[in-house]
Amino acid sequence: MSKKRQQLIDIALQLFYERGINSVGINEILSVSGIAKKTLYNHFTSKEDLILAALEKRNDNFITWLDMNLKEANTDIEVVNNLFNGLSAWFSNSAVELGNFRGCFFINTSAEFSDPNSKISLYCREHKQQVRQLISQRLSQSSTELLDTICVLKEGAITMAYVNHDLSMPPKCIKMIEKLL
Amino acid sequence: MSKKRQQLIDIALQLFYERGINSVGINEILSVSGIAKKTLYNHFTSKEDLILAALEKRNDNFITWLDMNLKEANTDIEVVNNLFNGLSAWFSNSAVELGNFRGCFFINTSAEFSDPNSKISLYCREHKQQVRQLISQRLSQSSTELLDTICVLKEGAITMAYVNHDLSMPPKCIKMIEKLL
DNA sequence: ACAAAAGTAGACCAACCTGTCTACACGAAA
DNA sequence: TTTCGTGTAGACAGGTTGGTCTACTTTTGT
Repeated sequence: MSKKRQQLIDIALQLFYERGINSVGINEILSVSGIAKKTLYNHFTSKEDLILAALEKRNDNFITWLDMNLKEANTDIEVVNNLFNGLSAWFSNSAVELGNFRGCFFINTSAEFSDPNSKISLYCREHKQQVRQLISQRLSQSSTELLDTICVLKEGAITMAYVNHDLSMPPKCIKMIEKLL
Repeated sequence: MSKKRQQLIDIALQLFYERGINSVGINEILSVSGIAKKTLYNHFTSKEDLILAALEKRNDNFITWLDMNLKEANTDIEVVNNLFNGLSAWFSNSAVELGNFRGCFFINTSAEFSDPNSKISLYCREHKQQVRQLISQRLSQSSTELLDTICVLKEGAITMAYVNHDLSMPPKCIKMIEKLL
């Protein structure tokens, strides 16, 4: 893929995640990257097209990071531990690959785009599905129950970390799941 | 309070919640309400001022609705049941007071405003605190553990309902808490 | 060496944004 | 009756938005 295209996606993703998609204009992405407007519209048909590319990039980063965290786990309880300890690291900006924590990019983006059938909203939903599937693959049980529990606690922990500024949930979630097992 | 002011807040809240704050301009609020621009700026110093008033109104509506749901509960398990059954009703648009479900207005608004120390972000955090306190008051135990569990599951259920379109979490959350008690 | 592809800067467009201001209408209280 | 508060309509300012386009330069493959 073109180097300029990559640069545009990287910078767009960073700015979009830091400040929210609707708060970042095309012109800012251009001036920060030092790339010409014509070049951008050579690679992307519209801002929406660039947003989708940024979402895909973030999805790649996140799935890669999560996989790296989970692949060493041999038991279900280790999967849970690694997942929620990973979240703790992310919340406290110790997960370099994910950048400075400002909530979940896909939750935030869903909040900005109200049409639930837009490509953007659909992609956010698909990301959550991919994460769920990855966790599912790492669990020995194929029980939906455990998977649901992990996922709902994960979303809750992310939301509380961002909105409430309460970073303490991940270890508490681990204890809850331990009790439930 | 002035009738025009009330109308402005009501219509602003409805549009903001339906489509996101940054996607709704002052002029649209004016044309929908049929109120003059001068009148708006007579009551509010800026758009931010109107946003804060809309957040307060939503907080009132939500706290009132939640209190109505919880006040009949006599045991902790009833509190949990009423809370999550209430969420189910909200998700499926059966809670008239809360309007058509488009996620949590405060989570969505936090996602749009990136400065965590802005009045808007701070108000969103305070709303979550108020909800937590209300639930806490209705519980017989003063255990932080149960309260944390309820809150994190609540946030997870709301997020999954909006982003994943998975409305099935509330009853599952009830079962989880029952097991943990 | 040369042609095609991909880059550059930036003017320009129409639409939109928040916010100000003027000029005027109306009803109620003094 | 007059004055005051509250409302109206809408022009206007100054800035931003996403997107198009022209004219020119650089890079790259054959």
